[in-house]
Amino acid sequence: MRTVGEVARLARVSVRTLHHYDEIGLVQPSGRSEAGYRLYDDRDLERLQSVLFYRELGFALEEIRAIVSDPAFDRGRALREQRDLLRARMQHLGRMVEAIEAA
Amino acid sequence: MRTVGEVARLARVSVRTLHHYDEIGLVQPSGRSEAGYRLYDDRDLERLQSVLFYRELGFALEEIRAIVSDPAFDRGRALREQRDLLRARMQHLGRMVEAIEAA
DNA sequence: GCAACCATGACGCAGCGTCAGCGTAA
DNA sequence: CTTACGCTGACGCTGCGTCATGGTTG
Repeated sequence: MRTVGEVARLARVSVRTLHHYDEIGLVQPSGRSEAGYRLYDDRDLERLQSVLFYRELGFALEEIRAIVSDPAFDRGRALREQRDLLRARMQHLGRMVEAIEAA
Repeated sequence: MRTVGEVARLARVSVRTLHHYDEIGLVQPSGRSEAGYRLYDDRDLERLQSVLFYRELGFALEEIRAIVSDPAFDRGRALREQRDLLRARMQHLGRMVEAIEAA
């Protein structure tokens, strides 16, 4: 069982981020010390890793929640949709760059 | 002198957007009717157009304020920097897409 | 008198950063 | 005792969307 500070260092995220994920129920520590300190076990850490993985891919936290919470979730489809979304954003940025070049 | 609704239609933005630009001092109507209605003249409209132009290029409103307010502002430099920033974002998105492909 | 338009708040959204004020651990 | 760390609020940021409540115009 690790405290927030330890988990934060291990996962390279801020303590505030862990607080936030706890608040929105995305990654909640499975335990608390008698003083109320958040205590994360190995499974909590694994869940956090999954969350961070999808976060790197640009998913919104709300979507990540669905992905990592529902075992029957179609991750392949989500990944393809996310890829398309990112490509659309890239094209948008590309058009903006062109507009700047024109200006 | 035009009212917000007219200006909104002409510039294809929402009335709320005009309210917002007024609030933050980005585009303020040069006049008000006796009832307190915002009244925009031609110069206000031109300023709005400039603002919308830079907004399309992805500039933040705060930067746009600097660009359109200071006549001695180095627009060329700002444009180049903005282009580089957008390109960096594109590359970031590109890496995310690659990460998804890998997953 | 009614429809259409205007005004000023003020909350909501995404994802935390950043205090503030105060208890806990070693 | 001190220092480092933990906790719970709660505001700030970006750019408006979206009511809510109430006056104004034609």
